Amino acid sequence: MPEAQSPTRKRIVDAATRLFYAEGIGRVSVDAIAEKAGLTKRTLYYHFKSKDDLVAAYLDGRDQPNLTLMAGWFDAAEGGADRKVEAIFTNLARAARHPKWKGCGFLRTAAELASMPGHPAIKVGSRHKSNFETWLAGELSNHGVEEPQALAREIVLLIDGSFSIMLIHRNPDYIEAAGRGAATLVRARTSSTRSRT
Amino acid sequence: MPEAQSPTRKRIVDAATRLFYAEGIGRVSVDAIAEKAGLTKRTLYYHFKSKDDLVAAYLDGRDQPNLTLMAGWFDAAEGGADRKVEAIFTNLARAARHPKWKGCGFLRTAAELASMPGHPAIKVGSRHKSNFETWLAGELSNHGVEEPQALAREIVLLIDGSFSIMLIHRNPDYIEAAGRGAATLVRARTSSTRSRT
DNA sequence: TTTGGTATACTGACTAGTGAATATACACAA
DNA sequence: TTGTGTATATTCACTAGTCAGTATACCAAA
Repeated sequence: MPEAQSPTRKRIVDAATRLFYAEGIGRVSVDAIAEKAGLTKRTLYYHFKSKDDLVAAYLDGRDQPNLTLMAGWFDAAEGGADRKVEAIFTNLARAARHPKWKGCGFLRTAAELASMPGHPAIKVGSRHKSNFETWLAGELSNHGVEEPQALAREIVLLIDGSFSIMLIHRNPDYIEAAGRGAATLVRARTSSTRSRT
Repeated sequence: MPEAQSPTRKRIVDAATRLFYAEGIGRVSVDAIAEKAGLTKRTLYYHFKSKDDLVAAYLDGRDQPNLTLMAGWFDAAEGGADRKVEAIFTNLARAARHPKWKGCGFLRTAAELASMPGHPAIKVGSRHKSNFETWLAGELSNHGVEEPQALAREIVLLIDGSFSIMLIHRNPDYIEAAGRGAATLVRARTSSTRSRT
């Protein structure tokens, strides 16, 4: 029985994260991950019962870092809820200009595994996206926005739309456009007495 | 030199379309496509110079049918631009409830090939998405909406966000939510004298 | 007799996963 | 302190099958 917090296990997940994100699930072999982690395939299979398990572990490891990043962008932005929401998109557009950027690992994995809806990695992705939506709804609620849940969902749809369309057009202008749309939606649900700060 | 309109070629593309959409690019072998088309792999390679070429042909064949479907939904809907836009989402949600539905083939292919940004299939996808955005902007313009291009882009982002998030949550409520968001954005750009029909 | 199209059969590389042996570390008894 | 047992962790070599793409040959029609 391998330990859950083993440093070897961490090394494997780190290697898998880099390769899966860069190339996609199907294009990365277990051999390649083992080599990148500096150990043999047999050792990898001692710590994970299958490649599918490793894919789920990869996404599980991205849950908290991703949420923290987004929350950081939101918190750091000046202005009202509309500005803070738009800041998420501005920062996303900046990140997307980096040559190693390949979209959202959760969405790309779900797209690649679309024919296996019950796959453990997709469940991890679903939980992550729900966590983000819930966090955002809470922040919007704190800012006194009307219908924070419905609004959070619409913003999530614009974010994930940005991720997807970027992989098609490779043009960050789409992310900026999504940010303006999101800000419009926030203002549409902000009491008309204070639409800007 | 194979003919561009050969019936054999069409049979191959039809088989590829079914398999690629159902399983994804990487999970479908050229052998499987040849078998489904009822011919040998050598014949397939007479008509297409590589698997990548066949992937591009698959998406190219989906361009017009997809546009026609969306335009049909838009045209058939009663009411103003907000209602017509929302109808696209309502119909999309209905389609997404079908068990064989697996999202948008263009986006799924782009996600799977994210590490090969110049892939011919991604260029085909980019052209298709641009075609749709341009068509939608034209319709919105015809309906007297302000800033039809910016609005069309925001709606496209909500549509593609719907496609993506559906593959994660498998819950069509998200598509309906996107439709309500899109309608809100249309109304925000409709002269305040007539916000509904 | 040439040309377009099809078939059989093959190549070399790669795939996920496994069998069997071994190294390491620590607990406990003599 | 020394020896022995046991669980954890790791390696090498392998299986059985799949992959995209091709060499060669055939056949029918122009």
